[in-house]
Amino acid sequence: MPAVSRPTSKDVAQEAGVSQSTVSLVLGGKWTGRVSPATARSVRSAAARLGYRPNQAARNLRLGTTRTVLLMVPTLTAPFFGPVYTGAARVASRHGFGVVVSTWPDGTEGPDRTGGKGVDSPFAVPDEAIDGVLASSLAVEALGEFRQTPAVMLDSGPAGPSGPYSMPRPPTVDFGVADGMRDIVAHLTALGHRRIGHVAAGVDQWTFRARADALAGALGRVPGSALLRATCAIDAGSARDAAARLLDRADPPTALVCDDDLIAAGAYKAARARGLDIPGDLSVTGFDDVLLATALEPELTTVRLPAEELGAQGMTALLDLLAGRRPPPRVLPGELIVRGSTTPPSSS
Amino acid sequence: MPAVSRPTSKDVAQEAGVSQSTVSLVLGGKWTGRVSPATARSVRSAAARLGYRPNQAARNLRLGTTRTVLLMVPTLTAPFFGPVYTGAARVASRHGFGVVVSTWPDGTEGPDRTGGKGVDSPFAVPDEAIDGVLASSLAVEALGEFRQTPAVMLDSGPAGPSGPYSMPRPPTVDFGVADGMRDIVAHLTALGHRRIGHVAAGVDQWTFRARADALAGALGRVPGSALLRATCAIDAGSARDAAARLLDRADPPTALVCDDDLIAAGAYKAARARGLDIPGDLSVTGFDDVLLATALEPELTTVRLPAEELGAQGMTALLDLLAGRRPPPRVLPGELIVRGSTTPPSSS
DNA sequence: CTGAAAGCGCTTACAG
DNA sequence: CTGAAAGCGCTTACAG
Repeated sequence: MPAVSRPTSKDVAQEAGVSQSTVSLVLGGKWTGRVSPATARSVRSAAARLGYRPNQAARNLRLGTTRTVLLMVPTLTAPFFGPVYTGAARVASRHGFGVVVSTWPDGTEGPDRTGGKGVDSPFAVPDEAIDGVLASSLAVEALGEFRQTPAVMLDSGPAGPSGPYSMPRPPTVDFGVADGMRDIVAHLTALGHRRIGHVAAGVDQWTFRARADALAGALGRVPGSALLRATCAIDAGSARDAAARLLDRADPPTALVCDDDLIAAGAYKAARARGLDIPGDLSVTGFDDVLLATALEPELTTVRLPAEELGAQGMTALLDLLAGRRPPPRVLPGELIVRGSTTPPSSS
Repeated sequence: MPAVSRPTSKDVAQEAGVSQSTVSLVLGGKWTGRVSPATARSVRSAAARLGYRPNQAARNLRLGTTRTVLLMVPTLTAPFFGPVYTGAARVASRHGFGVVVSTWPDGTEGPDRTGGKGVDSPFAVPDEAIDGVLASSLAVEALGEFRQTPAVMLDSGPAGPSGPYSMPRPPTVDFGVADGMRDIVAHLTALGHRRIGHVAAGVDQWTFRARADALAGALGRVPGSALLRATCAIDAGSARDAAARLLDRADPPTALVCDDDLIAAGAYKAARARGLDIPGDLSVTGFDDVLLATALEPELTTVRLPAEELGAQGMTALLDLLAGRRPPPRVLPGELIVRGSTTPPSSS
């Protein structure tokens, strides 16, 4: 007997000695000027007494909403998106919303009701109706069939021109990746590094373009500095090979700036294969600060990006949007975490 | 205009020239013997033509269900639960179900609509109604207020006695962890290892008890073998300290069997701090095969547990249960993945 | 074999 | 300031 039977608004009405409409008005917060304060109070206490919770299915049916939001991400395998989902789901659940997730481009991995990372698991876009969408680390074009649905763009860069659609540009929530990269450059150059290798993610996302630009820009302002670049996929093996290309040069860098923590793990492999000590012979930095960063030896100097906060703020913005408000763009700052993978170069 | 307006069963009825009841019967699969095959066919084609999808809110209201399942896990921070969630959510979504997750014990971390791992994020058990629960890596007692709700136990061991509740013991889906551990022992002893250290997770979960028992049992059958044990929390720092205790003994082990991959990362740290080469001076094994296993250097020999499959099979079992069937217990085998962290001992 | 009708629990005009 | 009524889109007895 899963609760003898949940109380309904009719039960509350009876308990309070009013009509169902009054209960709905009061509990829906639309009573001011329409219901007397005394009546409102008694409705509230009756509801509390009975432990009343509105039936969402009935609300949804009546209102034509689904209380379901779609989170679109480029991949389920990166450890970064789990927290984003968690943050989004947390604030969603507080407002009676559910979150389903899908990957884009479609079919590559496919969507689900998830925060999954872990393993690829293809399935199609949710056929259920969606009230809004949160797109993370994707371009506006990814909205596709949802281009008319209220949406918030996460980690996809500040708003560009309104684009080919007639809708206003969606609100944005981003990380301050440029500042984070500048912090890394400041840290490394303060240590004395001048020849810096960039093990760059060969992925067409705003965040990686911003990281590359910020790195080049910041280093360009350091006299006598040099920037070498190798590109890789976001996996340890590909990153190892890219790092190796840099390390095998006649004039190898003394520090490797990696586009994320997993890439840094690949750089560690390349260094070790060459008998190079980190940080003695080579400094390495990551980006994101996922679990891996402290599992590595030495622990990784990296920039912490508040991924869960991104999801939470994004959902808050989307809820605002659904409520008819126009949330302002937000930027969440990253934080440089200095650990054991960076020291002054041995011979500068 | 998010779809000028979705077609309803009434639209399908009109298109097919029948009543709404007939549409419902046919599409609900309850028509045999009640509707002529020809009519059924025309209803189906009308539905397809219109792209009809039933409104879940209406179904739920009518049926009194929520199509929501609760996934309970002990923690959101372990990388293991993301895939479990993903697998569960994937099969759930194919059946129009959503998944919300909560942690148990309650309050420690708290629940959400998630697959999140990442970061702790406390919130209370979902106040929405739940049709069924999936409890992973937890004891039956964790069901608490949901003890009357249809449930499936994941990774919590084979069914014990029916317990204090009047309900029959829930169906189970487990990993073959004992076999996995036996594979590790067979692998290490075949390499020549006899003194083996167990860096054990000091966590009261069936899976860790089973791992410890299987290790002790398998090693007990190897003449001349010795088993040393140190216990730790599941984080790299605590694991490093526990491994250090084993390595600093007068008679240190030649191989460290770690209860999971993150613990193995801690063992790597302890080894490195002592100038011990892995696998030259010390072999190390993990368990789970999460992303970290291949990010480590050398890559980790471990047992792959199909976490996503656990979630998927668990959800399948729960759906069976909700449909009135009684799913049999299932056991998903693990697979030993030999990588670079294990070799014969240098001096046996 | 098929249809008309009730009702799940809400919200919101519409009357008073 | 308050209530009676309609209706969201389904499913399922109940009649025929």
